[in-house]
Amino acid sequence: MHTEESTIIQKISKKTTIEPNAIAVVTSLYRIGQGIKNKLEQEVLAKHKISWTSFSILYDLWIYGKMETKELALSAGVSKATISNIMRTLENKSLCRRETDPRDRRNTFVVITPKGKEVIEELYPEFHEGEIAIVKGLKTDDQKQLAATLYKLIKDNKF
Amino acid sequence: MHTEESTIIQKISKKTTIEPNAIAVVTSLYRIGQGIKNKLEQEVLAKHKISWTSFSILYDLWIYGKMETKELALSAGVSKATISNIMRTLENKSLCRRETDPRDRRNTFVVITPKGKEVIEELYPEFHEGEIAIVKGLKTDDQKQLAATLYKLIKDNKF
DNA sequence: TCAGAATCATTAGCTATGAAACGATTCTAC
DNA sequence: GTAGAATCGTTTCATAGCTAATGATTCTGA
Repeated sequence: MHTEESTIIQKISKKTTIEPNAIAVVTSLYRIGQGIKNKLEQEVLAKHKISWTSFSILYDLWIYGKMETKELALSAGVSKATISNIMRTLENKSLCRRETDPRDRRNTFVVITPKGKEVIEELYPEFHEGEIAIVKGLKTDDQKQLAATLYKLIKDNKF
Repeated sequence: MHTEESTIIQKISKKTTIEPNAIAVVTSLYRIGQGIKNKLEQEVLAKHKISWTSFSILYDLWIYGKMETKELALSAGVSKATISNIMRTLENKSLCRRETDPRDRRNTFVVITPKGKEVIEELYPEFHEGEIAIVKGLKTDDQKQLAATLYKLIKDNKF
């Protein structure tokens, strides 16, 4: 979508201001985001039978060791309900373990297991190779500038 | 995820080359893509009870008037099955209409209806305001440079 | 000519996700 | 001390999307 700016400008410009840069940027960003997810899911995660969100959660646990479920939801950008479902799956695979907070039994901590560490340490290098491949066509300076601009977008929009 | 590069470098750098720029760019791109979808769905499309993909398809039909279902699938980045389901919904709402190709009855064309045009012409300006809001924190030159870099990413990766 | 391959759209079954409801637990104000 | 508000995680229900199977149609090669 959004490939024919001149046409669309004809269609509505009488009533509305059109900013082609906004169209190009927003459309491209969404397309690339989906492309990244699809590519890495198919090329890296699929053969290990682990979903994008599960990988993201296992990664967080690998880095931080122990997290509350609500922190995991925030970090992975999914709802508490999704975390609850994913935790059941990961726990069935013995990749992590839930523990009730003794001080406040409403809270639940999640801990990565040794088996969970094995899996993520096998998986991550391959995932990172995929990340590198995606940006390898850009010069280092362009990568840095892009990172800075994206960071500003995230901050401005609270993404 | 991917917020603690130093930690992760410690964890696997003995075996693997880490490129922080690749991590920052890929992670940010995915996060922004999801953020854009969520924001525009909630702030613009939700009150009109139309999904992101349905909007995208209606937009394409608005621009091109008449398209084959397989073209719609490619343009919207979803499967033919999804198009089939969405077409049923849009047809029930009388926003578009399916027609069998008389030359090859395996093919189906989709045409936007007058009511479909009304809906998209009411909806699009508001959607575009959302697009503008997302990038408004960036200077015009930065927007242009970003668009160019994203375009290269799309081309390199065939996204 | 015509049998099988190819190419469509559609359907069925599945997974992932979110919103809302729910029960358990803790906090707060009096 | 205690009733009500707030905050958890979980469950339930609904929706979006995909893969694989299906049926209809057209093409192809002998």
